[in-house]
Amino acid sequence: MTSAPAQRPAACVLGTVPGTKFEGQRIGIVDLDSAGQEIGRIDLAEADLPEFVRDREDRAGGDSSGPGGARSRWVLSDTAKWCPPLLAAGVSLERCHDLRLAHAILARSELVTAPEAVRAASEWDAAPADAAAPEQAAALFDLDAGRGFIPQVPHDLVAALAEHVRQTAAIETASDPGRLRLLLAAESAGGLVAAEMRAAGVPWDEAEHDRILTELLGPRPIRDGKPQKMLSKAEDVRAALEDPRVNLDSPNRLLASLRNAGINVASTSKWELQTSEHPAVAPLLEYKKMARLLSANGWHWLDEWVDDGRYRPVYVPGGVVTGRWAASGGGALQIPRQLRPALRADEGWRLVSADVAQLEPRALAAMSGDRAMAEAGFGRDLYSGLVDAGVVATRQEAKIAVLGAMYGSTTGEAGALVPRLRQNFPAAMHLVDSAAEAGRQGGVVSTWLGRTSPPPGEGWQRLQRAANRFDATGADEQRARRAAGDQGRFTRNFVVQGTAAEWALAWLADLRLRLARLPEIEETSEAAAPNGGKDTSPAAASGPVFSRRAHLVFFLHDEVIVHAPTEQAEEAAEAIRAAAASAGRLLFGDAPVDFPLDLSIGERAIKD
DNA sequence: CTCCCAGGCGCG
DNA sequence: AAAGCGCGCCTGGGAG
Repeated sequence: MTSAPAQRPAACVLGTVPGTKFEGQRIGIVDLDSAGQEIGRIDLAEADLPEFVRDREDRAGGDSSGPGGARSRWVLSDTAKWCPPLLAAGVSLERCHDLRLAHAILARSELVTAPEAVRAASEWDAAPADAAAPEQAAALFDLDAGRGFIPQVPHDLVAALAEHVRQTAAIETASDPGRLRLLLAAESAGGLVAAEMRAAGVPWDEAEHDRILTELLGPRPIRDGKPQKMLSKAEDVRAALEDPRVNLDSPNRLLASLRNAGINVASTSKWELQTSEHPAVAPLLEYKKMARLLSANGWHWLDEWVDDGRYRPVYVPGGVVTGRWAASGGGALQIPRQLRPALRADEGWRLVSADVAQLEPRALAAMSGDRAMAEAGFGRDLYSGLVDAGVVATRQEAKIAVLGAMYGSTTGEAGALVPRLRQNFPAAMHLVDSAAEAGRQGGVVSTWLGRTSPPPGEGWQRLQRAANRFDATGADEQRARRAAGDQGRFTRNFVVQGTAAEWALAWLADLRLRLARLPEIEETSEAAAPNGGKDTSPAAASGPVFSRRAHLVFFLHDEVIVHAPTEQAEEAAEAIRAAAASAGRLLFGDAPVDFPLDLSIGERAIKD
């Protein structure tokens, strides 16, 4: 069946091949050399794939960074499809090229000078971010056996080979193939990380979660009623409003009741309520907070998303046009700070948490080559650096000014402060101002590594045309100007958010490999003998690949959490730091920008 | 009944 | 009804 290739293949393309009725699904693997020429072809039963992959990855062995030591890059349709069964069988891929994720980038990138062939292969367009019409979305996705979406791209070998040829050609003729290769490698590694984090799960202390809910809301109600503390808080609000029957969960009715009580607000939103001194406001805000906690992360959520001491959200790499990840179940991107104490390491393990301070402005300083801005943030809090440099008076002002610059604020305090940044950091501000101007004109912009923004839609174009007609009304012009401004703020932010996302992906990718090189720990004593060798330790819930080694469990834009055996926690922390330094060099070379981390090791993942 | 939208709020 | 970007999720309530 399998024969060792004469030379180590540079790439192995993986895909399904037709088998006979009785064989079940078969898998084909085509080995390619570095020139893309076929040097071997193998065909095996689906059930034999994990062993085959393990054998290949093991045989390459050792340090893969040295010459001749590189493991092959697996080329596959979609990490979300191929990885889960491999991980369940105890096998992970070191490197891959995810054709679906790569397609989404290449079909749009400004760096690609000959995009026609890739763009024409529309069967590869089913990325979540590109699901054009909502009515088609249901048909574009399969709800897999577990949870989460497997986009409907072709998974067969013939289609994978053809798409790989198209992508390779597009990359080779790109204006800067190196950057694009870096981006695609990072994006694909992100696909692997997402699949692996889902397999491992976040260690979650269900008892602590329940304790937090009970403390804040009262004991869990039988059936679907509201907990007692919430009911009594609601009574306080109704009493203060002198409206004993009002339904606080209905914004319309609540608004009417508030106005009857003489509270002059236009909506029931928090920021507006805060302006009122009325005695109903304080308990109402508390009630809203309780209601939010109950509906978003209450007992129902716990039942649905946490199992066996593991929280397994569905990540969607590349799900945001800027390159950030999205989530499609479980709310991985919105775990409230209130519940942070529920993230808890297994017995004998630690959580190593790290986040980057002010990632986006640092990415901006690096990509624009703004030495003054880089200097302001070097080795310290960037906002305090702005105060020290005399750009603004307080840290709070610095934050408002910097966010305002990246988001395109023109009014209020931010609007007043941004001109000072323009004066002090001309290179950085020129970069974002140019991006905004391109967007206002209807153009596209690209991140540092070449991810390109989507052009404005047909509706936007129509508004602009309407405003340019001879009979355009003032309202037409106002609408068009507003839409142009919106698009400008989008492209302004795109280059910064997208480049920050690239740094974060490079960080993740490098960290993942460093952690995978750590040795497996010895079996813990309880897990060793009694059960005939079967692993019964809590860490077994992380699955065969991760139960004995530090591994990533959480990622959120500029933050990672690693679950590590206690004796490996320091090494894991060092890996996180080394990966951050490495990501900075990989993207920005010797630019004088650093990406300092706030890092902590503990039983729980507590952020202040 | 289902579908869709807006309001509101959690995260970066 | 935030000013000022990017998301996902839950709820109520109207449309079909």
